[in-house]
Amino acid sequence: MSATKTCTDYLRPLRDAMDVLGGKWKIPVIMLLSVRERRFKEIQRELGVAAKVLSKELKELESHELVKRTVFDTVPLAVEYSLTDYGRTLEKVIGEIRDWGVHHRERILERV
Amino acid sequence: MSATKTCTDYLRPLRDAMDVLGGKWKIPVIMLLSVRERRFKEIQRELGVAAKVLSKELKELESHELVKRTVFDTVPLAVEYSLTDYGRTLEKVIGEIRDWGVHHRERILERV
DNA sequence: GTAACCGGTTACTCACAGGTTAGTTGCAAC
DNA sequence: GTTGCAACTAACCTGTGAGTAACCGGTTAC
Repeated sequence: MSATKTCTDYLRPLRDAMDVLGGKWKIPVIMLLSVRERRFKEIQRELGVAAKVLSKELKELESHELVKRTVFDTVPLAVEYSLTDYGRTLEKVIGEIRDWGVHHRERILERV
Repeated sequence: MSATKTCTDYLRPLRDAMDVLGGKWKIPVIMLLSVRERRFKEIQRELGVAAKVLSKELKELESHELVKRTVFDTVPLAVEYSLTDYGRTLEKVIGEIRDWGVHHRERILERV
């Protein structure tokens, strides 16, 4: 942290990232979609999240161009959510978080 | 994601990590402390966080052994917060988040 | 003697994230 | 003809994370 850069400057990218990833379900959703694309109900069932909340989270992810929403004109209509290429750039970040989580869990369990 | 592992199993480490890092100020605090150790008021001023909230966050970080609280028997007494070695294992994760934030900010600005 | 700094704590307030329940449209199965 | 699913939306409710303000004991500076 140089003298010319304030702490605020330094923390801003962190805030930016947290804004995009904020909310209880965004990271889990991205993780699910990084494995393969999914339909609305599928995500809902897997995560146990309320439809309203999931809908909101998906919209936010879409607005940041991390997730793509595709409507299939089938009967009954299907909607599929998938990660965009830009969304895929988050896989590394989320992978790191998850790796740390694995490490952390091991650490806690071995201290019993 | 194998057939024998449920999605819940897969997401658990992510949840573990998010539990530890949850709260508006934990990541910023760790980031500050990763540069160098700081005193209470110092952190408070730099982040603009309420004393009550900072106090709580620091206690939680301490309980997870990420941060060490050292009291100096000086006059007036000083309290210094620093990252533990375990806390340092988070630097990589937070670095990744920040890098992504930098990248994201650039992406947004170039689209104007 | 009084104002200010450090490292907090306590009490009060409040916005809002997230949850619950019900409803909608459009089709298909029983 | 009504029950059910997909993919939501609308209305309402609630817990709590976080902020504000006041205060504490100890200390030093003015």
